[in-house]
Amino acid sequence: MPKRDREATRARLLEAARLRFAREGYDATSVRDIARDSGVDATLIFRYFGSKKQLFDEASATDLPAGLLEGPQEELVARMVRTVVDHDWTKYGGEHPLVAMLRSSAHEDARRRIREEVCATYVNALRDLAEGEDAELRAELLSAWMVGIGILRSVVGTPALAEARAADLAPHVAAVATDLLGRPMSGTADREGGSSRT
Amino acid sequence: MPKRDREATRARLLEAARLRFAREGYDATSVRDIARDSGVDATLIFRYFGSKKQLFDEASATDLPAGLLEGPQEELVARMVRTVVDHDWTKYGGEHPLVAMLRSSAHEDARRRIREEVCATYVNALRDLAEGEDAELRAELLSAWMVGIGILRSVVGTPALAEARAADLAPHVAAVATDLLGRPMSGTADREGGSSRT
DNA sequence: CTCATAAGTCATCGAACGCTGACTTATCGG
DNA sequence: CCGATAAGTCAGCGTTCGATGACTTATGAG
Repeated sequence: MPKRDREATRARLLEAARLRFAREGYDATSVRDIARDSGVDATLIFRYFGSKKQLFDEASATDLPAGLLEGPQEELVARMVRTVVDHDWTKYGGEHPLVAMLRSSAHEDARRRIREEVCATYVNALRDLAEGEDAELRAELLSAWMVGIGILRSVVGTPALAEARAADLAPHVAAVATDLLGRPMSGTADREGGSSRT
Repeated sequence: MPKRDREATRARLLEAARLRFAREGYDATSVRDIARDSGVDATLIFRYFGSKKQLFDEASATDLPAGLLEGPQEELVARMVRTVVDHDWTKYGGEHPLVAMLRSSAHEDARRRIREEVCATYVNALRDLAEGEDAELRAELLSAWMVGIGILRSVVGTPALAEARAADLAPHVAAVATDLLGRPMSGTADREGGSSRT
């Protein structure tokens, strides 16, 4: 393992950038911050990524957890909640990347990115499940709930949600999803048990 | 009306600051931007408010629309949706101030502000309505939905929600709220009619 | 071992940032 | 009309920002 490793250095910059951009947002993050965090000279950011903007684009490319769309359909919503609530997002400062990226939502590029991700991952999958006329709207309403839960949990830090595990939310989520989608939805997705509601 | 009017100048600065901070977030907004927008010398910001930070604090003091907590309890949720969806928030760039303030959520002060506002306005009012054990959690879940709807509408710009009026959401909201709170909730709050769902 | 090349460093640029203190000018009671 | 005072202007401070180009040093093929 050579001490001078282009790919390794690039990776360290990307990792530090992901964390900074998630925690502080695009504008409050300086390239010098990222360089300091990763122990890399700031100049290399421009050598490897071209500009701060391009580094942001590459760093905020989310790799959503696999398996979300796999498994029983009636457990889809439960899996989504687990993705938002229980998944380990330390790479993004402990928040769901979509939630973290809202901090940079002054920039149209970031907004477009969020929109594409929300539609591709949540709305589209839920629309396929929805019965009846305004399936799109109801899919978006359920997606809005997922996003809102993530925000109140990690950004706003509302007392009960901040401490809740996915298992605590499961029964409520199942009931609402069943009602909103017009077909029975399961609250529990096979997983090691979290704490249950009191 | 004197051409030199301290209070009027202060008010113009506040107005411009509110818009800029809402649209671009705290970090992307410079005091020179605000001064240019309001046609006021930038120096006066420090004379009148002390610092950019204090201007932000004062500018982001939300005056939530009166009448939210007044009226029939079973229409509370419907009124909240109208506040998020139909209310005229042009003063804050067209978004609910809580949603806009998420753009500055890298700063703990702003987060605390959002938390206080969300709890005081939404969670507390909803908790009083909730029946049963984990009333707090269910109140927060419903609050999360309100916030999520605002975000998907104006920040993310998801297709159906972006065009929706409160009346389109009313039936869905009523059903979910009834289910989540454990008591019947009305979807319609007496208002001039918007478009109805297809 | 040599040395071309790639990886990493350094000095610095011009612009923009928040903020300050000294200055100019309009306003209005006397 | 006059002068004290408040409102508004101006030049510029120290710092930080994103970004550039010339430089140094480690690496590995020959």
